[in-house]
Amino acid sequence: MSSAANATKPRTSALADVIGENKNNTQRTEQKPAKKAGRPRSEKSRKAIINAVNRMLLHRSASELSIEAIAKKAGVGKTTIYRWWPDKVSLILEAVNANGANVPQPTHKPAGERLLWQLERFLRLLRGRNGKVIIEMMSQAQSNKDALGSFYESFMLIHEENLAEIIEIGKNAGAFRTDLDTGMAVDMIYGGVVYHLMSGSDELDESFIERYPHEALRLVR
Amino acid sequence: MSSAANATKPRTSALADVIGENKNNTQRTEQKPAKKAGRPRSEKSRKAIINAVNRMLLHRSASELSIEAIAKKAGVGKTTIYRWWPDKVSLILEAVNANGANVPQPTHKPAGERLLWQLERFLRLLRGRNGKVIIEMMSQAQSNKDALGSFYESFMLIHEENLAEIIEIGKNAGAFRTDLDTGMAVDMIYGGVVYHLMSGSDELDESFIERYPHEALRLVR
Amino acid sequence: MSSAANATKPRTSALADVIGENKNNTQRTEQKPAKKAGRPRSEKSRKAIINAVNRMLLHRSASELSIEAIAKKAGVGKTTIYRWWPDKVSLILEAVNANGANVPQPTHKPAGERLLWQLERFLRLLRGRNGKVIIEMMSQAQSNKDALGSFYESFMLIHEENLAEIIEIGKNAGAFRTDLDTGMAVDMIYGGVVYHLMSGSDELDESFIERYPHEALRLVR
Amino acid sequence: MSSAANATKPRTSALADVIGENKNNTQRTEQKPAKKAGRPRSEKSRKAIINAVNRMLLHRSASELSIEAIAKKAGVGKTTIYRWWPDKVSLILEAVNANGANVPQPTHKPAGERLLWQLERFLRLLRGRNGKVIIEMMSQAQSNKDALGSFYESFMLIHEENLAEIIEIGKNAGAFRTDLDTGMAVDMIYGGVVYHLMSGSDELDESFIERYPHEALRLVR
DNA sequence: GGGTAACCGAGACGGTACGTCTAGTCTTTAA
DNA sequence: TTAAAGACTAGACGTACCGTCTCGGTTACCC
Repeated sequence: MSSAANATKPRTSALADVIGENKNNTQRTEQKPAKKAGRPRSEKSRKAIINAVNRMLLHRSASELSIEAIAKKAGVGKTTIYRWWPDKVSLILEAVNANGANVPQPTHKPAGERLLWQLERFLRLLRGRNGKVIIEMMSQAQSNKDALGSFYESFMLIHEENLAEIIEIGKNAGAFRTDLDTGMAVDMIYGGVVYHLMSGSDELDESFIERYPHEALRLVR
Repeated sequence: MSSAANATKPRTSALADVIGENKNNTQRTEQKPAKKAGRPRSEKSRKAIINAVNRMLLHRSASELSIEAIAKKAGVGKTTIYRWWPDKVSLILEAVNANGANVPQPTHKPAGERLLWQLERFLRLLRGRNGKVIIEMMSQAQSNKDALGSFYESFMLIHEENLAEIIEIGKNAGAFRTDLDTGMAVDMIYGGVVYHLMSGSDELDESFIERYPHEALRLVR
Repeated sequence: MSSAANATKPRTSALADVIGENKNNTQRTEQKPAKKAGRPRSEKSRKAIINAVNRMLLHRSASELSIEAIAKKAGVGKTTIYRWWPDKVSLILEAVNANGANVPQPTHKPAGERLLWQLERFLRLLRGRNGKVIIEMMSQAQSNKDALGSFYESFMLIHEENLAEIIEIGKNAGAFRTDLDTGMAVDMIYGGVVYHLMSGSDELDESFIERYPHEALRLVR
Repeated sequence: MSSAANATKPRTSALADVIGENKNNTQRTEQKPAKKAGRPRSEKSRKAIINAVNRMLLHRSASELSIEAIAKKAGVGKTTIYRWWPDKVSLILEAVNANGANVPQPTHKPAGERLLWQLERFLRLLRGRNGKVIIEMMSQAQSNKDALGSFYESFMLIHEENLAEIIEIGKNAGAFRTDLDTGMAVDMIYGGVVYHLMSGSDELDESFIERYPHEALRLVR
């Protein structure tokens, strides 16, 4: 699925549809096939690359992976990687989120509960090694405008939008403080997690994951 | 002052005393001189290096600086840099903070005001190009345990300690919520700023700087 | 002895009197003391340096020794070495020959026997690890006019002179071929040994040492 | 020709076929092409490197060339040099011998004449700047087992074999002394030239070149 | 079913920067 | 003074990757 999508628009963000929140990715299959001439993208290579990245991440940190080493490990030419991913950040994010499922939001619940649910989902994404890997990706992206945009759009944007929407609803419903600056609240809530991971802890510990959403909820009330 | 301190203890964190919050650095002058044998550290070279970094940061981002280029620009051997700074992070942090003044805290004020004061000071540090530079340093440090520790100790630690102390005082005085988790509050407050800078904005805009402290204050009340 | 001589004329070839053929080095002790002002040369350091070189030569080849490493091993400043030896070649030659004795020539014997005696002495000097070390010195000296001169004068010159004299005597006495080119003969005879050592063998084997002088003798007859 | 050979067997002694005595290099063209995968070696780069070395040798001595400088002069990446030559010795030898022609031996002549011819050819190789350059290569190779082997095999071996063969033939034919030790004779004859060059003279002078072969011939008779 | 277009692997290419090493000089204090 | 210590400029070393390129070959479509 992801591969077909990529094949039709190579070199653009291949991540949006991987993260899972992309709501309209079903439309794509309805599009005119527009089968391009030439040899189609090798699904085998794609999997080999993703697998290589995931296997390598077990032993080394994300910043220690080199495109060269990934290519060798995957038994693949470097060009094949460069053809399909614009940078290491995109590749690793796709690998890490390869099996991230898309869970629909409980839109019918009150804002408070939705906020808790949203944060729990976010924290679950950053559980275990994933947290450090994604923080490293966000960090690496800091020195590269393109990569930063690609990281933000494919990973953070949807979370930010969801959270902002929930906060607005809460404010309108009188459940949250009305003098709250939504943007700053989003920064603080996600920033708290990001900063915690950047400050040295290799993983989010369970007590943090459990208590953080409630602490965030108190912030907005 | 900073140079003298460095000369007596090379290769240890040369940054702690640069940031300015180091309260006991006056003791050092009372220590026995203990002039070491051999040629003393060249103050001229040290300044040339710091200046070169600062001049170069005007044109390129921190991650685009190479030790090699700094050495050439400063007219200095690479070894001289490696002798005194363990990594690029430490060097650039020292350069960026070279003229950071040490301002004593207003310990007599109520907790709320102190929190505002503390955050304003923090935000002032991250004003202009400094913000992006320091975020880049924090990011680069993510892929290097040593650099991360060095960054944290020399830059964030003192801020975290100060803020935590203020929050505790506020909680004890009944000015802040007593059910507040101090650690998480610190993460959120500083994390909000860090995340804001990492999300794309090249600089902190004035309205953010002005409003953020009050938003943070509301978080703890 | 060598140290006293060196102290009076630092930076000149400190080797001539070490090799042993220097016949008039006894006169030096009769010279007026002429105590120079300032701190006298440290005999302790000199010995430490020589010992360090000899100890290090047991583990690594001559070309792997660096002035820096020698200074560190000897617990001595680099300048102390540079002050007393013009280059690594001189230093190592002195270390290797530190206990080389000066044996008087048997001037009364016929030319053939003197030639054998002279060559046996030369080969004995190059026995064991010494051979490779001296060849390495000769090799290193190739890329440095000064070092080459210093090596030649302190090591080869006296051997060449002795051999040339013997050949001339032999020619005059009718014992050797009169159409022999003395210079070329010297080149061939010493060159044969040098080339043999340069061609790969780590040491001169005993059979070579035993047979070479006779082979050389046949060359000149 | 040399380049084609190199392309099919990279990283092995690239010198053997350059010196010119390699008798069976014609077979290579009969081999199945067996085109290797990947981008083929750039003949342009190879030539640029060889030319750069030769141009630089006009101004400085072989030991003053650095791989770095050669790469820069040739407009080539350092890795390209390291990819094809194991060390500086091999590279410079190939450069120096790049236009060394392969002259067939006059096998039908008597041993004495063949010895003269062989030596004249050898001396002609060492004429002019080549002599010093090759001596420097031989010297540099002394501190490196690999380089020594590579130098010996690519440069000296064939000469030694030819000379030894000639001497054996001469001994069997009764033209040379039968009590002659062939190995030692070879050492002396080539060693005489090598030692002469190592003893200081920058070039072989014409009179040496003219007279040396006859002197060597007398040695074996 | 023959073109042809896009893919694939392999691997060489010009580069940049790394962190280490050594050379030889310079600048201190101690003896 | 000189010794000893050790910082200094300078620059080569060999390695690792970068992102690009150039091969010979492989699919699948489309005509």
